[in-house]
Amino acid sequence: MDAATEARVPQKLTDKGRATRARILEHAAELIYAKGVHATNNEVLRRAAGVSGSQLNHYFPTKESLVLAVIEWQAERVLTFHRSERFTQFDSLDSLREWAGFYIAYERSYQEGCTLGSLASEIIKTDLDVRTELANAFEQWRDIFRDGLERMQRLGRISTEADPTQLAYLLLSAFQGGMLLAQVARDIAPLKDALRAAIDHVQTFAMPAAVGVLDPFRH
Amino acid sequence: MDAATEARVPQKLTDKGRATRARILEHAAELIYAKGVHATNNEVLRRAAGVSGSQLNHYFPTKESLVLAVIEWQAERVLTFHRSERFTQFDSLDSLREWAGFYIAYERSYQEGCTLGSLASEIIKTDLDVRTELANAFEQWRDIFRDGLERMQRLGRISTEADPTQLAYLLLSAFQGGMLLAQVARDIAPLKDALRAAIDHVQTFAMPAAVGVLDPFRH
DNA sequence: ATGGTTGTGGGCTGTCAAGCCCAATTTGGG
DNA sequence: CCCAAATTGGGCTTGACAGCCCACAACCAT
Repeated sequence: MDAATEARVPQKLTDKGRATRARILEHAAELIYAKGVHATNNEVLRRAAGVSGSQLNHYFPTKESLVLAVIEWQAERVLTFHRSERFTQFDSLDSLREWAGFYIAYERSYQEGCTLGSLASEIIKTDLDVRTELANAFEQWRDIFRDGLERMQRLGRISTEADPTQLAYLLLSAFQGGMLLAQVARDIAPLKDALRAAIDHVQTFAMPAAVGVLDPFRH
Repeated sequence: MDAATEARVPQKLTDKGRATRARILEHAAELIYAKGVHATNNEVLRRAAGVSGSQLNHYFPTKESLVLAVIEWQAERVLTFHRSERFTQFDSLDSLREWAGFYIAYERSYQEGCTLGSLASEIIKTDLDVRTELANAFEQWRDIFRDGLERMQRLGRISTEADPTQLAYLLLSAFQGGMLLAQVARDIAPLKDALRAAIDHVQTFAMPAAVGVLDPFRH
């Protein structure tokens, strides 16, 4: 898989070629996020990226290779974002609330949904062979939360009785499901409530010492 | 919208016609659930339902009208299922666990996802005008949970401090998100953990009197 | 400078699905 | 029994998109 999409990039392309490929990829990601995979056809992408038809065939021989590259690009983006300093590796309840606050304030949450989840849902039933790549990305995403929760346990911020895997899946599921409901309703409320409740649940495992600090945020 | 899909059914069709239309609809719903909207084309549906091409045009003039009818059909199904005796209007924590148990045991959860959520995700970004119908269905679904939670409050089973709307969105989001993650991973674990944690959160609002009865099920 | 390699441009074709039409058959009321 | 409306069958056309090809231009190493 990587051989068809990644391995070629660093070796055979010059700076200009790589820039062109990156431009196509970014426009493809944006178009797919805004309009969906199906609506992102050859001509639309060509006009958006300012390239000609054969370039798409050159850098992305098939649509499947393009979609796969977009998945990798979006996965890279969302994982990098979650690993950024801003969330301090999710080592506190505050960082979780900061995270939720970002997506609740983000306009496109209830317009286009999750950059990875929407894409996954749209194509998971098609014959495009991208499931493994998506599964990998979601596993890493879960691990970010799980690692954070385990760190909270080691720091004595939440009880060791909490199940980090289970809570990580709750956070990620509430996020994905809330995004879908918000998108369908064109209203951020479902996402806001789901994330709020999910993080409140993590907070029920907060240790007595930490509760004193964090309690003002409860309701 | 109803005028194009529903209003015609009870008036102008005979028994045989209605049976044919129902057969097309059921096969369309099954095919769309299993293979997706895009893969469910004219010919495949014609062969599956054992009807000829012009019948599709007769009962469902456009693909949009077919998809809309399938959405209504699936919404009806899932809402009826949730309103069935089995879950006693979700008036207890046990009924929530019974509900989660059903989908965790259901083979197709991690193969095809949610009958309504998968469909919604697949087509929400296309030009098909089905968003309102979907939003309506999800609102009713949320209301089933919310009404149940409010009933639990009136029965003194959970605290009046709980926010039924928020908890309803948590349950529905955890379900939808968990379904997506399970489908992508081809593993029921994400759904199981997300639902488990979501219901555990509802349980944190259980009233002292009720806790004595329900505590054996905690962990 | 020059030839070969790499990148670029636009046009072309095969495929596939949606929507439509006309002819044949069946049904149901009078 | 007959007529009109409803239902059925299969084929056909149009439109859209993915993948491909050939001619041209730019770059770079020798």
